[in-house]
Amino acid sequence: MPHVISQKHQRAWRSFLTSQSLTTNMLDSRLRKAGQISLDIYEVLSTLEDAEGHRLRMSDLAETILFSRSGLTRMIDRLEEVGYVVREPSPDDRRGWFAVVTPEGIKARHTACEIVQQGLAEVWVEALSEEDADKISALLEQVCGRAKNAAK
Amino acid sequence: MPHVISQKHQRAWRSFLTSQSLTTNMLDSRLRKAGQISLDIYEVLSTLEDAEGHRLRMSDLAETILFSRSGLTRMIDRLEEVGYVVREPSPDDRRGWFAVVTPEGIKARHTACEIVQQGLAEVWVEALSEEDADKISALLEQVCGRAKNAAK
DNA sequence: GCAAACTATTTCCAAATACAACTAATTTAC
DNA sequence: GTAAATTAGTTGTATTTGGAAATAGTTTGC
Repeated sequence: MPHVISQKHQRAWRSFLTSQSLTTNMLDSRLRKAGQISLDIYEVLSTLEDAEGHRLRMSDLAETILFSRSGLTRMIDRLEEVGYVVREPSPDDRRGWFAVVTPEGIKARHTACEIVQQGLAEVWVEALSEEDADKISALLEQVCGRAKNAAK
Repeated sequence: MPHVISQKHQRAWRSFLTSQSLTTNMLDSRLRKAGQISLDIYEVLSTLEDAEGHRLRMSDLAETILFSRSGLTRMIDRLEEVGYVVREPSPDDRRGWFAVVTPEGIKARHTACEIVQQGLAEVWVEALSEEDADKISALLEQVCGRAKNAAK
């Protein structure tokens, strides 16, 4: 058995996977119990809300939230049905569409935000100092860069 | 908009989600391209391999890898079909079953291990020193504890 | 010792997923 | 200027999923 990576790195990877699942499951189940949007939808709406003009091209949105394109198509279908998002054609490129958050979408995200932030505060903020958070961000952004390259 | 958690913590959470997805997608797609087991299966087989007697009760396994029970039932069905796992009844409790890795399962995991460790080495080991890894493990294990409690 | 409450696992069902094939528009090359 | 290659997005299909109901076995209370 080749030990390319150290025990310490193995352990870090494991705690990373586990803490991620536990945290997102917790957030998701609280949202569900409160009858609110799922965490996935929360991500979509937040991303759109942060974007210039509250809109993003389908492919850019998919890339940002790391969704498959077909997955995003159908996610946006569902969000359009409930009125949280609308599609608008791109003026530049007639193949392209923007997904745009509506005011209802913003409101729904905003309501859910309380639960999400509360949950993160309990689990994350208590465990990590500001400096820890800062350091981890820097490290993990490195990891992101490497992972993107490694993906070819 | 309530700012329960700081910008730094927000950023840490975001980089955390992103680095996780990018890394697991990378590992999974390399495994797929090499015609090997998926990362999920890798987790199952590793967990069983590490366990006493290469076996674990269905519910314990589900809890360890954070799978739903129905999901695990079907995962083990599939693994049994390809001969990587067998089910054995619990001698103590006639409701209970053990999932047991077979030698073929161990071999398949072992082969995949090269790709997984190689991928992690590129992305993870390069970005994190041993001390970083150590520190992160400690912090994230705290997060795990808190998330378990917070889940109720 | 037996009914009620509980636990382990599976099955049912309705969603959600990913990949590949498809349609339509744009860019490139000559 | 047009055929070939590329890109944006959607649809088709087969697989996977998670929750709730169902099944079978165990423990508790009296």
